[in-house]
Amino acid sequence: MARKRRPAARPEEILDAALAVFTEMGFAGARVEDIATRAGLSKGAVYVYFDSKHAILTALVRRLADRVIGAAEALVEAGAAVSAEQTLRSLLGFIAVQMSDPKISAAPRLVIAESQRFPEIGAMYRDVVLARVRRLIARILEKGIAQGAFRDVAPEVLLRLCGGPIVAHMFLTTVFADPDAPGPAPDVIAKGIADMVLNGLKVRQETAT
Amino acid sequence: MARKRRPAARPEEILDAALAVFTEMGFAGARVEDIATRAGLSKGAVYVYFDSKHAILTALVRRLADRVIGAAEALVEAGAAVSAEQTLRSLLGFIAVQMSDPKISAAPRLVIAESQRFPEIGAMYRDVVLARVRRLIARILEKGIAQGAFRDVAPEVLLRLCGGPIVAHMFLTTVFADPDAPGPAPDVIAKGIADMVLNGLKVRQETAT
Amino acid sequence: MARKRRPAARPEEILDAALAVFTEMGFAGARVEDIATRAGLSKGAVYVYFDSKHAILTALVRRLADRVIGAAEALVEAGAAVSAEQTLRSLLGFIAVQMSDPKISAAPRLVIAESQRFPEIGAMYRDVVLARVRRLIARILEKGIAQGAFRDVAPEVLLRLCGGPIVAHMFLTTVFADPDAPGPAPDVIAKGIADMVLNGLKVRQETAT
Amino acid sequence: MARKRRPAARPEEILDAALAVFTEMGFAGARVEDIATRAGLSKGAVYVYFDSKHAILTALVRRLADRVIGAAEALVEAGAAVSAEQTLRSLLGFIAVQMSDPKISAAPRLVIAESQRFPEIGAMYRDVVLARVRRLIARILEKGIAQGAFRDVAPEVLLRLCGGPIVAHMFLTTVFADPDAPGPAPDVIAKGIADMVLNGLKVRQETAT
DNA sequence: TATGAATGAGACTTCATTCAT
DNA sequence: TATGAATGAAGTCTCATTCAT
Repeated sequence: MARKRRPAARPEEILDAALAVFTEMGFAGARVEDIATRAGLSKGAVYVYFDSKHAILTALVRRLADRVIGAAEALVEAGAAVSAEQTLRSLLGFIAVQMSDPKISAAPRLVIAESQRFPEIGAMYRDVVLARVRRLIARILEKGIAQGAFRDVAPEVLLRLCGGPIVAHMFLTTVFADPDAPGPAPDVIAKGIADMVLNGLKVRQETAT
Repeated sequence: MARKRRPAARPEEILDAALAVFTEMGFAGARVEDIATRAGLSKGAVYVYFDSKHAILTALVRRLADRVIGAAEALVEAGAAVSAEQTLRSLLGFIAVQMSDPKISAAPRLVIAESQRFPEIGAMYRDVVLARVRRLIARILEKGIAQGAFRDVAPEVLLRLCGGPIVAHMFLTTVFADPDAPGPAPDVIAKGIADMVLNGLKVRQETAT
Repeated sequence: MARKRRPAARPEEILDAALAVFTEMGFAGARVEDIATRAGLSKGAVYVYFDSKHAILTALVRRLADRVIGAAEALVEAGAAVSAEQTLRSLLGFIAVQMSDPKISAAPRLVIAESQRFPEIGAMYRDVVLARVRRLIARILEKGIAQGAFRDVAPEVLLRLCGGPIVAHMFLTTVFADPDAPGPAPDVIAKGIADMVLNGLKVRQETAT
Repeated sequence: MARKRRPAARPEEILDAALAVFTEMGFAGARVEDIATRAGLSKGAVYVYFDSKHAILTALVRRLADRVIGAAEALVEAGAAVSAEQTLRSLLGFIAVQMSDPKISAAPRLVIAESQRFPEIGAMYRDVVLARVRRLIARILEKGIAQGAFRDVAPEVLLRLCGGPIVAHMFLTTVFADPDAPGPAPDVIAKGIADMVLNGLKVRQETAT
């Protein structure tokens, strides 16, 4: 086997390979050798960069989540000027589209799958990812309430109401996807969710936009 | 070694034991011997009742889900007389409370965790469990629309909007539970979710109840 | 492979096999599979009886040492009636002959070889084996002094003076054996050692037997 | 990274590092990288100076033993004028003190530990070290007999009687050291051993000094 | 000479599963 | 039905050694 030399890129390559393998076989079903092969390395080389298979998972989840959350934060930041409703719609749409990409939704799925066995990974996700999402939701909510646009609901409820449908959609289109009946497109769903989150299910005569 | 149990009860006992063990260590981390021991049997005896470790998981999920869905169906059935809104509130509350029990929420968590490796279990859950939930949601929605109480939203959207927050809550209180910051009680959350699902986030002058 | 059934004898068989393999390849060089094969078992079966390769070593050393020390103690016990000199001669001869058997001397050699890496095994040998040898030497010495037959030397010195030459002989005939120049027979050496331990190297006119 | 060392000193530095690492972790437990790091080199550089990990061990043992034996030979040489007894006492004392230094006794311990797996190292030690010790003992014995001071014992017996107690003492204070019960000082033991080797254990009326 | 990334053989250990009893 | 000893296939991780730079 050729001995190449691209030290700087290696960890990223390994993580890319790991994402593919974990997505295909799950964490437990994935073999380090599979990851190594897909990264164009030998088994041992993987251990030069990561201490254990588990460390690969942790790094992978962290990287995947960080990208999406970082972008989401930027998006909310950028929405400072517009209405809270508009910001919420943007955020919901962005996350929904992101989470429809199996390469990205792999992160929470892996975390959920493995955190029974390795509780630290659940804790990491909670502290690194969810905490930031919580902050985002809380900020938008506060602003909306201050503007008189939103009802004064509990942030924890809004978190569940915004995040839940997206997560549910993600599961329904990955884990529980029916090959015969493909679900609706993510942006359609995102709009539907946003409309309902904002307006609710009940019929009424709208007195405000 | 008191061996006074009726053999007929064995499979149930094994499933009870499996639930406990899977919940504690995850599917991959659970050993058949652990299950056997907890069921008061020897390893080999388990194989008299189940073909494989995997068959245990499938049977367990089926049983857990069946119980909850069956009850939910009964509840909706019973709600034929009342308003669609009331039925939906009841359903949401029931599922939220059920899913707050780790022994029950173990089913979807296990399915999500394992279906990457064993897609059949995801398919089974979709066909056996989710299909019934879809039917329930669709029925309530149709009725609500017919009564002029609900807006005409897509059932797939409502499914995500109703199921998602509950699933999210479940994950937040199991997988991502922060021991230092216990979340809100399930019935509080259920009411909050129901209020928001029905009324939305936006402030408005109510013109109808 | 045939599945036999002799549970009771298995641990002993594994230990016998382990002795052979450890003697041939050293502890580090021995593979559990080698031991298993020689014991007529599969690799996995070994782990039914021992927790680890290391546990095999510990059990083996304990067993080997226990046999010899037990016999030595019986011998000293039996020598209660005879003179201390006679008892010491018997003991020296017995140990020398025993230690000339590579199957038996394997124990201290393995302990010495591995205790750098696994200090507990050195501690175990010290507490289980050497402590008993110390007691034996101390008892004989006390008796000899009481009888007026022995000089009043420190037990620790006598321990070294009696045990050392035997250990040295063992090493010279195992680890450092020269295939071209076989050393003297163990009983000849034992007698020589005993004579010298008792009489010393210096020429003198004997005034007592 | 001060790299001011003269390349010529490298092998010595590597051996010094190897001694420390082997002493701490044993040969099998030592990693070449550990040795390299302690020597202030990279793993690969070690292989510039030594063909293999094993070659390091061999060179190390050779060096350690050579130093001690060389000094011992000089000591015996210097004792040409004095009595055989005095020479023997000096030699015993010198070796006992040397062997009480774990850095020096590491050599025989490593040889004993590894020669099961690598018989050549045992052979090397026998031919390079033990042969010289044998010659030393034989020379002193011959002289003592010629002077009428020593009894006519077999050199092989004397070798064991002189070397054995010292080796035993070495093991008792290294491998089998009880942290709670430190043994006697080496010079005390050396004198005790010399006294006994020369005078024996039996009580007698001394008729000569 | 020196580096250190990469290799690749191999070892221990774990279990799901089988089967003689 | 039940046992539990036994199997055997895997899998993670380690490390001596090599080699391009």
